[in-house]
This record gives sequence, structure tokens and C-alpha cells, in this order.
Amino acid sequence: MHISELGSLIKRRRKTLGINQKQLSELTEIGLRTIKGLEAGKTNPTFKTILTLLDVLGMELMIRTKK
Amino acid sequence: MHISELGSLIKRRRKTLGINQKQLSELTEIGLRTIKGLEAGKTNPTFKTILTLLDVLGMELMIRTKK
DNA sequence: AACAAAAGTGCAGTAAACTGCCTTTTATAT
DNA sequence: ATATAAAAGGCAGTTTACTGCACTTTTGTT
Repeated sequence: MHISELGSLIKRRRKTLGINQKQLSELTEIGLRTIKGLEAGKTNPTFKTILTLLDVLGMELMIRTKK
Repeated sequence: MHISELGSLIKRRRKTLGINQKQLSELTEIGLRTIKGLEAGKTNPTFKTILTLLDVLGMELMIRTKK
């Protein structure tokens, strides 16, 4: 998992749910400009931003030791 | 998963591996002050910082849709 | 108890995330 | 072909993550 992956993953999920960037911005209360930059893989988002987005998108993040 | 969880998770893993904060800082090339703040749950780290730490700690991050 | 190592904390500078505003490009209709 | 909606991108201001330095507190060892 790296940053560009994260962006495309969120973009894909958003489209699956049938919402646009503006709607996602309103639902998450994250600035539209931030969402655009993140989906394009052009910024290095903070943990909070990621968690807020995943929550609204019905996704979860897990961390575990590599086997 | 929220920020304080992330901090304690990383701290626990670091101790399991038997290294101190300074060594982790050197291995990851992330500032010692940053690691201290993160383990204490006092900052909102960036995705890059998290991924770098997890990598050196032999951990991985996954994202999936909630069932 | 004394000492050393590790961890925690305040402060200040730099870089970058976050944000809004506005313009341009691209896609999707009619 | 035009009009509309969605996405992309430049720019500038504000906030905050990241960092080093210096000092304090806690933990562990002899």
C-alpha cells in the first residue's frame, strides 16, 4: 500500500457508491480541494483525513504483523 | 482504529522487537521527536510516516470494505 | 542510594497538509 | 454542436506535522 494506491482505492470506492467528489466532501466535512489532491495521489494525507474518508465510505483500516 | 490506538500499537511492536525509540528513529530516518509524539498519541501523523514505521517494524496496513 | 539509559515535554523553525476561490479541462448529456 | 456537470489544477492563507535542541521525568541496573 502506498499513497497513489490509496487515492485510486478511495476514488474507486466513491464511484461504486455513486457519489461525486463534492458530495464526499460534504459528507466527510473534508475540503473538496483536499479530496481532489488525495485522489490524484498528489498529497500525503494525515491519518485523521484517511480515517474520516474510510468511515464515510464504509471501509476499515487494519494493521498487523507481516507473516 | 484511531490515533491513540496507532501509537500504542507501534509502541508495543517496537518493544516486542526489543528496540528503543532512538534506534527506531535511526532505522526509519524519522525524527526521534516525531516518534515520541506519535507513540504518545499527540500528533496526527501522515500516511508516509505511518507506512515507513510499519515497514521497518515488519507490519502491514490493509484497507477493505466493512462487511 | 547512585547512576545511566530511556522516555517524555517545551519551544521554535521549516515544510507541507488543508482549505477556499477561481479558472481550465474533461466527461456527459440533450 | 452546445450546454451542463464533474473533475483537475493554480494560487495564497492558515494550521499543523516534522524536526532538532535542550531540559525534566521515569525506569532500570548496579
